[in-house]
Amino acid sequence: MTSSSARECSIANALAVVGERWSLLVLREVLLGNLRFDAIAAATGGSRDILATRLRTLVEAGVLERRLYSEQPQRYEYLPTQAGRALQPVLLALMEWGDRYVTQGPPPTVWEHSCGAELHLAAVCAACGAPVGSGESRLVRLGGVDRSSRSEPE
Amino acid sequence: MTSSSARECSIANALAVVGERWSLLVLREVLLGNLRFDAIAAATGGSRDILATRLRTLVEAGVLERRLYSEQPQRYEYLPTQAGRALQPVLLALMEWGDRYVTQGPPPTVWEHSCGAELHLAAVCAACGAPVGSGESRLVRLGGVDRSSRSEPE
DNA sequence: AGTAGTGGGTTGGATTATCCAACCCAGCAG
DNA sequence: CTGCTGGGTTGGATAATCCAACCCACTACT
Repeated sequence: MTSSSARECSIANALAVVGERWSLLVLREVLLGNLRFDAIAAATGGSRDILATRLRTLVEAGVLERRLYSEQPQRYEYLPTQAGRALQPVLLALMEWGDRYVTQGPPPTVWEHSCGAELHLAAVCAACGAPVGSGESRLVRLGGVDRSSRSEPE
Repeated sequence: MTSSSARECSIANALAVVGERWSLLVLREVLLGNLRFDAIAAATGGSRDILATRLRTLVEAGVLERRLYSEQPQRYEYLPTQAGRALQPVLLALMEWGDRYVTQGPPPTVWEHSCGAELHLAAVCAACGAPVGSGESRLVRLGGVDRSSRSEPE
């Protein structure tokens, strides 16, 4: 996975934490308030053994927190940490894209501004504030090795 | 997968298309202008057989387009479609989260605009066109069940 | 002509991951 | 004392991934 020639990138790092199967669906449920194991298993449709593994790794990664909510009998629930809540834009971006390009029919969910119009996530330039097309951007590697995407690397 | 009790959701639908291993990294490269098979394989670090499979499914899903760029010898490259370009917010959201919560030290790579400034993710109002602060938005679920969720439980 | 290199993949075999149903255990409730 | 709930674990089958090696059509070097 961590091949020496592979691009070093926070997208890949993020996916290493939440990119496995079911992880983002688990996050979706937890952010919706479905905190208990059985509820998560039912709502995601994932098998219980994998979900148990995912929940464990997400807790270890600091994305979720496992909390005892009943002493007798012992019962646990999963809460989002700050890092977990910070994944909301990722889920929102996926939802918007799925609404538009995958889901048949009208978007089941709409994100709207307080003025009533629809909201969308967009990549904007920090300086111009303008929306950015795909050809107008590039990844720049900091810290010595500048690996521009347009030129051939080595 | 398509369990009858699982939540119907565009997040899950989106992940069914681009949620497999390497898919989003392939998209990252293509959006950066790395269009050729060998370049994608080198930059992502994925094995060539899986990347060939991913590229095929992404083309079938309408996210990429396979185009002949040389007749003799026959050479192909992969271009993002409109749906592919629309995934940029997903990648940017993942990168921002990875920068903040996974990657140690400063961001190894920065996505920058052609003007030199950094790109970042923003919620923009379709009517106003203005950036939107937290608290001014809400999710509306159409089609019967209105599951209104607070924008940020902080 | 022979050799090496490039681009875009396939193939085979080993290793992991995922799926699914069944099971376990503790604490209740009838 | 039987069954139900919550939160998992176990075993075995199936699918996905990894890795190195190979293939083919062409071009470039010697």
